[in-house]
Amino acid sequence: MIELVFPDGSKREFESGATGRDVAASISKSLEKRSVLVKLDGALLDLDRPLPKGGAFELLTRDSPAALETIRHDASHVMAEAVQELFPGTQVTIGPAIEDGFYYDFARSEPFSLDDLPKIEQRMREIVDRDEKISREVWAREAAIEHFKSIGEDYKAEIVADLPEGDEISVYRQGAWKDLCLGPHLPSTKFVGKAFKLTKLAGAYWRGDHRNAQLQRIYGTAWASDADLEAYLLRIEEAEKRDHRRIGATMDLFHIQEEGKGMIFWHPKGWTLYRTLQNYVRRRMEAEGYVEVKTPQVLDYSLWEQSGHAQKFGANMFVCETDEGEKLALKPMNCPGHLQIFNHGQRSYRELPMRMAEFDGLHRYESSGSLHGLLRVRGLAQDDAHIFCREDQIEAESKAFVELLQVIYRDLDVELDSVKLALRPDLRFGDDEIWTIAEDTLERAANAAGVKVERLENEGAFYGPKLEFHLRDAIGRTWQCGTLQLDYVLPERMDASYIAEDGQKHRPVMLHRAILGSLERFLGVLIEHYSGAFPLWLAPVQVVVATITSDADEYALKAVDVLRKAGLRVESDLRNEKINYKVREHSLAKAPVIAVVGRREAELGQVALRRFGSTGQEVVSLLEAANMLALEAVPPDLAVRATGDQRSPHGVVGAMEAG
RNA sequence: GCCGCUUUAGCUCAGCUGGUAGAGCACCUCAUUCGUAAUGAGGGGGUCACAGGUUCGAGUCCUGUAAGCGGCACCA
Repeated sequence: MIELVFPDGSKREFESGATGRDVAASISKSLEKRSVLVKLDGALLDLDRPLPKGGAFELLTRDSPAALETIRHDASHVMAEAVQELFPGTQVTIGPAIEDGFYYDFARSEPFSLDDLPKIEQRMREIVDRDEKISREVWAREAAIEHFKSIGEDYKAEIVADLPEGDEISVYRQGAWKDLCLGPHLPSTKFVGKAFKLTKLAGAYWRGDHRNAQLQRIYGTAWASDADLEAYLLRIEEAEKRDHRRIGATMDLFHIQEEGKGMIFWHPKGWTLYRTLQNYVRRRMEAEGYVEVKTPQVLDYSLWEQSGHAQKFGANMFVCETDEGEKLALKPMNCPGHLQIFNHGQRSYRELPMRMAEFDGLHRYESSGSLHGLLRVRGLAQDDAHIFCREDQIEAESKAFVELLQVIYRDLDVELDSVKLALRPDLRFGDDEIWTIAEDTLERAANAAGVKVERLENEGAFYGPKLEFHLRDAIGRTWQCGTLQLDYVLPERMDASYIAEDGQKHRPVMLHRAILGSLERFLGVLIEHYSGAFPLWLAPVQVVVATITSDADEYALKAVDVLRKAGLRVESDLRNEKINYKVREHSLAKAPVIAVVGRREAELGQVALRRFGSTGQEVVSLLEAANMLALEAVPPDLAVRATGDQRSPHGVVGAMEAG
């Protein structure tokens, strides 16, 4: 007998060997009909699988949020069956559920074309209509390998062969079709429903390794209802409208052209945005005791060999040779440069921790296929800094960093998607004992700052583990922005030292850290996050002074002048157009404030302010507007001082500096 | 780098089975001076990504190259 505990807390005993369906049937016929899965002690099981033990028990219907992942997984199987019916000879490999949908990787010599997708969808709908029963079988390992080999499914045979000894080999039969799969699955194909759509074709390597064969991946999305599917498609469409590349073009922020792929041409407005953000972070860092430096763009290749970057990333560096036979490289990062400054002269323990920052441009030869708007580029700048410190300072410095990062992300209104702790990679310097200490220290510091981390095996840098801070773009892709990397190796390789209390030379530890990461990437995410409607302090153009008739031209120019002198970024629109036209145009351009002036305002020395997103007007005197808007436009790090009591004289000056 | 797709005016896109290029917006000119989301008329603008090929004839068909897009791999 097994004892099941139901969600309402009641308990009942069942014969061992009872299935979820038996339990459902014992409660009511309709519940049996509606149930699709079982949740036992948190794990999902097939409805028709004998319950292996007692425990917390729940029957899931198709509408249950927990069933959605299984609907998607089953959709991938239905797709695989459809593909094998339509394209005999295609091998199946793996096909999991993913966020918002599913994919399946196929091996086939002939490529799929986009025209195939509707045909596959059609066949999928037929398979759903056939209502094929899905059942689980457990096979012997050798028999499974033999079977899959005999039907030409070499990839499946390989998967079986690689399953750990002792694992059950489960095969799911779905009508006449079958697939090796861990499960669970729905009782039959009709439960998959028809709220799915195949969305894209892609290449993907077998087992994620580029040395392996390339498979063809078909992606799809699947939902419990048509309404959910439509809502999802609409969400994607909306998200595409805020794509930073599109907004970058319409707001005239930047462009990229053929001759400089992966390189950004920042236009005046985009560069204003860039500088505003950069100045903000710079101030935040200065307030935390960072000092800023500037190191050379081009350095001798031998320095990169000494640092170890040449060995690991040489293929990704821009290298040139001079007529005199020197081999030089464009810097892909600042750390070796910073070590040169640290090493210049003798350092004392009294100088530690030394927090050395730099915003200079970096160049990395990223593979052509990885380039992506502002989010992955070849020419970039980081809010980069290296903290040289003693081992006993690592934790406090790391914690302070994570706290600073949280302050900055809060000011910028971005939300962290996840924080990952990337652990030792195969290719690495340094011994394992140090790696263990380093990994644990980072995790402790992050936890101390109130951040939960997700451990990622094998993803660390070659010189140390790292904390990665991931942000999410408009359509749900995540991008690493902030990073904190602990490094015992580079100080060793570059022979950095300081004199400690004991009068002896000691090796400092180095923390590589960035909060925005690449300014380019961060701006890409930020543009999408705000959909171009930046808060006043960040907006490239903060106020547009628009005239109603040419009578007000002279006054409008005076208003522009007054607002600019208050530190605001102002443009004028004196064109011979109707005010409706101007309001529409600047609203579409997401100008935070439109200051309308007509004959009335000119006579009374006023402006009529219209805020983005509102249709109301606020008529105030020009001076009042200048003071009020200047105060509102103060960057968040200066706002406390500007509105606060003491040390406030820098408030408004700060706002001007940010312009 | 790999797989698939795309590339026509500044932008968004139309152009059927090959017959010598079109719209809207933007831009320029003129008229209009109009109080909070598009005033009207006129005008200029294209080596149809680039290089080959097939053809009497190529934006259209074929091949190659480049860039872009979607993934994969990579990401100090």
